[in-house]
Amino acid sequence: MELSERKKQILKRVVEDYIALAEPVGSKAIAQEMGGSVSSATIRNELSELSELGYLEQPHTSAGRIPSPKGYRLYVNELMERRALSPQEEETINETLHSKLAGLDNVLSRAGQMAASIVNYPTYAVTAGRRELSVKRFELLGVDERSFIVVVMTDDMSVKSQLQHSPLPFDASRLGDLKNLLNTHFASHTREEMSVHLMSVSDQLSPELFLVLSKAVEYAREVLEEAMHRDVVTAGTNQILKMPEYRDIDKAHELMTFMVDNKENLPIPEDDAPLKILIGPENVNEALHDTSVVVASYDIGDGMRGLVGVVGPTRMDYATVTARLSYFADSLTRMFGKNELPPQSEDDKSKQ
Amino acid sequence: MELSERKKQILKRVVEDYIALAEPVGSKAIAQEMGGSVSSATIRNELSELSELGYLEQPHTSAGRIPSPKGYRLYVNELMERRALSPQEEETINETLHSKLAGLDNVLSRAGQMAASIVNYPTYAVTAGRRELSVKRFELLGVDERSFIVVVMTDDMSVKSQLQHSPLPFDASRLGDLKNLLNTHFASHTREEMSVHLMSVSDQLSPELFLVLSKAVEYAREVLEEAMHRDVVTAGTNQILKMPEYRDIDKAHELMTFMVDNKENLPIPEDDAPLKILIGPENVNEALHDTSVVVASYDIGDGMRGLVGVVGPTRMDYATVTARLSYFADSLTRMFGKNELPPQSEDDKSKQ
DNA sequence: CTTAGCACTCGATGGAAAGGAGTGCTAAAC
DNA sequence: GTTTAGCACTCCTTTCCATCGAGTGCTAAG
Repeated sequence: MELSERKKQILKRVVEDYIALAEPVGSKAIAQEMGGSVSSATIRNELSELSELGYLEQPHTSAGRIPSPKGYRLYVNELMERRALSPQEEETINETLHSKLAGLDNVLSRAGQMAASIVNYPTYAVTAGRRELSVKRFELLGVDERSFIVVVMTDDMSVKSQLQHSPLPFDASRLGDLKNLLNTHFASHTREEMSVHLMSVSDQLSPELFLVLSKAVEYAREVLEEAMHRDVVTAGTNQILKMPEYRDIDKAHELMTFMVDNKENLPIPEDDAPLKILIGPENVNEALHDTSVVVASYDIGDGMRGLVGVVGPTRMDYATVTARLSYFADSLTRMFGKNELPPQSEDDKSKQ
Repeated sequence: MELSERKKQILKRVVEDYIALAEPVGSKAIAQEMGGSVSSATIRNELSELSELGYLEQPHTSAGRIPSPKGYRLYVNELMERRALSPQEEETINETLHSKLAGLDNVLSRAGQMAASIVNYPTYAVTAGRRELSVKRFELLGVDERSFIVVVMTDDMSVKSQLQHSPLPFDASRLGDLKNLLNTHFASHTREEMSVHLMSVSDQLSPELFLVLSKAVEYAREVLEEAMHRDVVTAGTNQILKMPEYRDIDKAHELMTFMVDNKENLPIPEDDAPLKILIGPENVNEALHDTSVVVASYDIGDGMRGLVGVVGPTRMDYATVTARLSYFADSLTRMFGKNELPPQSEDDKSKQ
C-alpha cells in the first residue's frame, strides 16, 4: 500500500529532524515546519497512522516519534534527496585524496582514514577478495655466498623482494639456472602447484641449491598469500564518542571493540553494487543491529574492487554520507583507472 | 628529608590501594591492612603529614587520600616491588610474540598491538630515528620496452622494489650500463647527493635513458625517506573506555583523539634507558598531564632502537606494566639479536 | 607518641514535587 | 469526512531536600 503524499512528507521530516537533532520529534514541530498549512492535531493523526504502519516508533507514550528501521528504509529508498556535493565539499575531498595518497603508506588503510575524515563517522576499508594470483616472473640476485635477493613479480604487476640467507654456501653463478628453473616451472602456477613442483625437483639439485630454490618458492608463496589475503582496516572509531546514541560508555566501548577486534565481521557485500545501505537489523551481525552501514565499492583495475564502509547510528546522515562516500569511491576508481596515482611503493599495489 | 619507614609503608599502601580500587583510601582501611598494629587515628596523623609534604592529595575534606604525582614518583622509585612475572604471564607473552609476529604485517604496528594486549592499556610504538641511510646496491630488470623493475637494497640490508613505467620506450640492453652507473655514482650517497649527481649526468645520457635513471633514483629516494621516517603507531586506545577515570566521555574522547591524531607528540625519550616512567605533569605535553606513560626501548640490531610506550591514568598499575613491558621489550631485543624472527617481508625490515 | 571520642564536612543516594513536552481522544467546525 | 481546538493524561526530566555515611581533624586522656 502506497502512502499518501502527505504521509511521506511527514515521514521525511521526522527522519530528517531526528537525524539532525537526535531527539524524538513531535507533532508541533512538524506542523510548524510545514508552514502552518495544517495543524498539529492533523499531524498527530498522521503520525499515529504512520506508527501503526510501522514506519515510526515511540520511545514512550508521551514522547515524540522516531523513525523505525522500516521508516529509514523508505526514506533512503524514496524520500531522501540525493544531494550533490557543494564545490567546497568536492574541493575538500580532492585535497584529502591528493595530499594523503601521496604518502608512501599503503592505500588500503589510507582510504579508510581518508573516508573517516570525509564523513565524520568511523569507517572501514577492505581489500576485495582477489582471484587466485600467481607469479609472473622470478629474479634471483646474488649478494654473497650465503645470501641472495629474491624478486617476485606477480600476475597483477606488483613487485616484491627480500633478502634471503642460506645456511649453506652456494655457487652464485648457478643462480641464473635456478632463476630459469623458477620461471619455467613455478611461474604462472598456484601456490599448491608450486609446492608440488618443489618436491619433484628436490633430487635434481644439489642440497645447497635446492635450499636456495625452496627459499625463493617459499617467499613467493608468502607474497601471494599476503596479496590475496583479505584485509580489513578500521579508522576513525573515536568518532563514536561524539555521537549522542553512544553517550553510554559501555555501548560505545562495545561498538568500538567490535570495530577493532572483530573487523572481519563487518559487512562485506558480495555483489558489486557501487553503494549499499544496511539499516539497523538489516545487518546480519547482531552487534550492528542498531547501527547502519553504508558501503561503497571502487574499482582498482584488473577487474578487482575495493570497499569502503561507514558505520554509524541508524540515525546516520544518509544524504551526506552517501553523497560524500560515492564521490570518494568514484574518485578512487578514477584515480586507479587513469593511473593518476602517485608513485607507489610496492606494498601499495599488493594491498589494494 | 627522608620519610620514616612507617610513612613509606603507609604511602605504599595508599598508592597500591588506590591503584587497585580507584577510590580515595581512608585511614581505617590502612589501619586494618596493617594488622591492627596501629590505630586509624595514628594513621590519620601520618596521612595528614604526608599530605603536607605533598605526597598525597585529598579530593575534598571528607574524603580519603589519593597519591599526588610526587607520591607516585616516590612509590615508583623506592617503594614499588619490582615483581617478576609469573610463569603463566611469561607464557602468555611468549605466545603472543610468536603467534603474532609470524604474520607478514609490519613489525612496528604489531609490536604496539601486542603490547596493548599484554598490558591492557593503550600503547604506542615508535621507530627510533635512524641514522642516515643510503643505497647499498641497485638493480634494474627490464620488463618490456616501457617498463622495468628497480630493486634497491639499502645500507641496513632491507630490499625494496617496484615496477616503473617510462613514457618513452628505451633500449633494455642499456639497463646494465645504467645499473652500473647507479651503483658507482648513486650508491652509498645521501639523498641530497643523489639528487645532485642526477643533475650532473643529465647531459651524458639519451633522454629516454635519463628518464629511466631518474625514475630509479627517485624511487631510491622514496625508499630511503620511508625507511628513515619516524613512524608512530597506536593501539588499544579503546582500553581507555574501561578506566574509571575516563568515565567522562569527553575526557575519554580527548585522550583518544590525542593518541590517534597527535601520536607524534607522545613522549619519545632521547636517551636509551631501557625503561622510562613519566608521571602526570612530568609529561611535557599538556594533554598528558593527568596520565602516566611508561616507555621501554628495545634493540633492533644495527645499533638502532625501537620504542613501545604505554599510556594510562596516573593511577596506572606500574608494577605490572613495568614488569610486563620490560619482559616484552627484552624479548623483542632477544629476537632481533638472534634473528629468531620468522621470515620477514621487506616492509618489516624497513619499518622497525 | 598513641588513641578514643566526637563534631564536622561534604559527596552520594534517593525520593518527592514540579515542570513540560507530547500524546490521544472528543467534540465541534469546515 | 477531514480538520482542528481543547483538554486530560502520561511519563520523562529536573530540581530540591533530607538523609546517610565515610572520612577527617581536633582534643583530651592514656
